[in-house]
Amino acid sequence: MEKKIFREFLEKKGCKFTKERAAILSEVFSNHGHFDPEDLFSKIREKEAKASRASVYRTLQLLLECGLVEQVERIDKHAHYEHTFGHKHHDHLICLRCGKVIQLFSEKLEKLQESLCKKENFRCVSHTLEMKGYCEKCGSKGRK
Amino acid sequence: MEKKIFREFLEKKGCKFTKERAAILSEVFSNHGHFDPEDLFSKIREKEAKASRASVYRTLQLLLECGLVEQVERIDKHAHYEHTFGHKHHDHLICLRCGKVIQLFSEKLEKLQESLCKKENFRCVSHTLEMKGYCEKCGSKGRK
DNA sequence: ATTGTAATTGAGAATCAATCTCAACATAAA
DNA sequence: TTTATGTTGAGATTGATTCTCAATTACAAT
Repeated sequence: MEKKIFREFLEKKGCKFTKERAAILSEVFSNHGHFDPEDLFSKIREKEAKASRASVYRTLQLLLECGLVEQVERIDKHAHYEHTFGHKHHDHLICLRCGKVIQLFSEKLEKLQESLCKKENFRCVSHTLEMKGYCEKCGSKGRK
Repeated sequence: MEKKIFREFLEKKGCKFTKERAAILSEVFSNHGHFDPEDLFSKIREKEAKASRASVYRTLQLLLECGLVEQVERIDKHAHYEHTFGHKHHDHLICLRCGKVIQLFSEKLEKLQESLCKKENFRCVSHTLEMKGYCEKCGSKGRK
């Protein structure tokens, strides 16, 4: 399914659906957590189907472009991603102590955001809400 | 005022309020836009009061820790900051075409976020809402 | 003032994610 | 098959950020 979407996107763009891109796509959709490019690269390296680091970065860019993947805010400083096809948009609560990420969705929140954009005549194409703090388990233990 | 806060924070931490830190602090509060470490460094370099790049980065870290400065989401990939003392919290609309940043505050939104955190027993210490899209001027012109 | 000591500084080196280069390779249409 | 165009990977490059460490400074105690 995501394969079809990606293939069509590439076609429309005059690009090719190569085996490297296929391998990267399938790895991206092979599980549901967040990942970073280096993760992705090394997981791909372990399999028969290989791709270079450069291709991983390039393909990630394409996946962002066609909306199959979104960039997620970072606890540390490098980029994190998650695939989004088949998932509803959601926001994140990020625990500063244990790194746990809680996903969250609120229809009310989405609506409110929309209306705020409208007020500014801003055409929103994506948004990120990230709340950092302490999760239930870590909450009582205070700060880092 | 922010000077007092910073000084007390440093003291509590067993650190010193040096002239370099003072220079950096005052530069950070000398105007109200976003900035990045390199900006800050070069502006400081132009003045009599100097500080090294290393000190800029180190001091920025301290300013984050004590809450005088917040990290803002990035359009490109490097870190941006803004000082926050004396400002209400606000969110950002970021134009993907011209880079314009519109600040935004909604009491309703804040309240809603709070209640979502409470539902998850999450103690939120900071949050960032960033909506990316096209501003009024750029909106009609479509995508990059 | 002087001294002791622990924090701080700056210049440049080091790190590290991300991007770029470019020659060799694939793919599809003519 | 030829041609044109897109793609690949290894390694080099970039560029922001962090680290190193000897020299310096601030501050409290003499």
